[in-house]
Amino acid sequence: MPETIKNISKKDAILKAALQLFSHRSFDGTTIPEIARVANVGAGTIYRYFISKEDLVNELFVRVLDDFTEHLQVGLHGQMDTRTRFHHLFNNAWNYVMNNVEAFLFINLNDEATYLNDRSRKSFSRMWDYIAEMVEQGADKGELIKLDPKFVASLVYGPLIPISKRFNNDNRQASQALAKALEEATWRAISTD
Amino acid sequence: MPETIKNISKKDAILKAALQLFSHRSFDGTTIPEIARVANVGAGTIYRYFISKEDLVNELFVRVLDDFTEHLQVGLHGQMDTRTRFHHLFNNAWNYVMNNVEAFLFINLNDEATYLNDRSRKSFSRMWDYIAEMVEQGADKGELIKLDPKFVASLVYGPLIPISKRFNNDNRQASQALAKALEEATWRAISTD
Amino acid sequence: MPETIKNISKKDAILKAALQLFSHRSFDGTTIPEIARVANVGAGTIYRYFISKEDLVNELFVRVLDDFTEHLQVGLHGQMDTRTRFHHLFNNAWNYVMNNVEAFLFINLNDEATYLNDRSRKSFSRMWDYIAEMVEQGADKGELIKLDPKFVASLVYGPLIPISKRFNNDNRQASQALAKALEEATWRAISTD
Amino acid sequence: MPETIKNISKKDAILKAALQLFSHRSFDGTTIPEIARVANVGAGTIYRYFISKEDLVNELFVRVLDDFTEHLQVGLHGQMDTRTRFHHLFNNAWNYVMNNVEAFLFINLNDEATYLNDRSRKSFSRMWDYIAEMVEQGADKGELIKLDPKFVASLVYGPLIPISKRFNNDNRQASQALAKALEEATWRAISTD
DNA sequence: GATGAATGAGGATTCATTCAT
DNA sequence: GATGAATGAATCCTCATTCAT
Repeated sequence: MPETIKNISKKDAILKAALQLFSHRSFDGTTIPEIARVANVGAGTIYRYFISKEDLVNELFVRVLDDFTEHLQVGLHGQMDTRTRFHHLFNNAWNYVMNNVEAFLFINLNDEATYLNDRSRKSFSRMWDYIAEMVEQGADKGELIKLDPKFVASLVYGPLIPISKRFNNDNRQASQALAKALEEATWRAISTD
Repeated sequence: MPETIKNISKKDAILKAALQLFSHRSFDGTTIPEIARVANVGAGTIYRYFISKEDLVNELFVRVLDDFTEHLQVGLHGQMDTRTRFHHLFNNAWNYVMNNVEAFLFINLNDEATYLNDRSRKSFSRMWDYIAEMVEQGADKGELIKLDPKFVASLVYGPLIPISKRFNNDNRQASQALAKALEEATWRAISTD
Repeated sequence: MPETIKNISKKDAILKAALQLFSHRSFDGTTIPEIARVANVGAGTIYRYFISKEDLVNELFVRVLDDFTEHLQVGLHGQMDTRTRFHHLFNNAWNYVMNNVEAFLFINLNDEATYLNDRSRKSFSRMWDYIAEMVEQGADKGELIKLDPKFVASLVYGPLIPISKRFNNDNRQASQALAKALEEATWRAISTD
Repeated sequence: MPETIKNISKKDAILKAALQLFSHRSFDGTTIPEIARVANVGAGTIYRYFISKEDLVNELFVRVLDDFTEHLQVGLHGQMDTRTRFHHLFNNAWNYVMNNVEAFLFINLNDEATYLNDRSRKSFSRMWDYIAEMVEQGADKGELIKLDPKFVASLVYGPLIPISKRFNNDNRQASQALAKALEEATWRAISTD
């Protein structure tokens, strides 16, 4: 097998197709044959990699969340001052959302779903806790407002939801300008400046 | 028939049950018999009031959105200064969300759904446009930041999404304190003060 | 109630509507609400006159068959010679079919149906026996061919089936000419001339 | 898989079961699970071969009609004299009806049905036109009566309908005698001898 | 390993029948 | 008597899952 498009493993192709479909028609609105068709595999093949449809959505959820959480942390160190850390965190989130709109839609469509298992819920909490933790440390230093950290995190995370739904990052430059404006607005919202 | 809980018309009972179920299990994850059971009607009865399941979700969506949009406008007048108008708008939104968590979840779970018809989309746009319009007028007076108004609206609307998912308004007093804190944070985010 | 269109009893209106619908969409393809609508009565009203849908189709079948059988006998006497009796019988059948196409279609669509009860089957047999009997008497006199009388009756009755389906008696005169031609052809088929 | 009864393809088994059931209980009176049970397949399997129940009845109708029409033509050539051609045509029809009673019932139960599509109607017309054409050529030579050819065709085709319903070809010899008698009677009806 | 035909449980929807008004 | 809203059993059809190839 050459190292081209072909060597995307079938499992990855399935996960990719599932992400695309789940993010637009929801879990229950997407069928296994549809996923198989988009992934270019037989329907039965999906069951070679996943025990069930629920297993598939959970594995996908964990992958997406862990990937997102990892992205959030890129370039952050404990020694940075609060504003700088926020800058990195916010930009990491923004860039992830812009480059993985479907993944972000998928997260927000499913984060409360009944079919998520413990592992999925834990992955979601980890992401959320990570943001909250950063907020908390800033609050401890008196640089961020003192409220339930998850509440403050909502001020950072929340605006990205409608934005991910309604803004297409056609224009890279505009996107960077918007990113900067949003970062500043968010900082004003949560900082004690 | 006593004039109490009993004489809620069947149609309203169905819509209420549908809202409850759709907001927790999504449209495709909810079955008609389930809705019928929760609404305390026969499954066939649903089809006396709605042509199809899609028709039901659309009528529900329009009702919820129009209700929400109406709530947003309570007490606002053109003569108010921008800060006061924002205060009312924000509090109207907050109170609606706290008192109608399922409705708000339902909106955010379905606003991009493929089964929404034109009428539903229009109702959603109307709500969104209303917020954007208020933002625009504030920007014209130089009191709110000058960005795409829908982008700014995301700063107001967006945080309510994770909050509606993760905070239960058990404590009325706490809720009021949070509302005030969030209002101020949001104002800092979008104002040019 | 004036003696106009109004005093068609509801029962008759129901039977009329049922005949019209059953003859075009079959028993199982016709719904009670449809019959009610065509008959201009409430669906529940049908159950005031008929125990069930099966009861309705059976009562209709008996009425139609008995009416048809009666029509066949108009003007026939035992003293007539075979040719004359045949002439009357044939013309009675022809006229009935032309004036009651739906009734005749209804008969031929249902004569073997599993939902017919004994009374209905008996009414059908009576009609068929009547034709067969006439054939038998002609055969006894040596004027008609000697075969199983029901077989011979098929030569008389059978051609009317495709004719009822495919010829509309728009043209009364043409119809009379066809009637005469068909009568003669049928006579040649079954007579020993 | 042995090359016997087993390797009748599932599609054929479904068509066979459908023919059997449709000819006795009509299209609307037959359920998909019933067909599946008789065909010895799962209900869902039917939808692998047919888009819908209507699609099934139409494909069956076309197959039956085309098969019948083909049978009618066996052994006929243009050079034959009219009587000989009639002999073949009639016997082909008779044999088809006796050996495929259900198919013939099915035709006559459905030829005017609202659920038939254009292709089905065309197949039916083709059969009917074929008989009419033979009649017309005989009429042109002055050997058959001069009437609307479809009307004359009714004299040939029509008697087979009640016969197919009421005579079982238990007795092969009797059947042949009846065939001969019916052929002669029909010939007398339509010829100018 | 990969496939997709086959399955039947389950879903949306219809409709014969009932019954309160 | 007449109605039609209400019902839930039954229908068509879909789809997650299995398994023979």
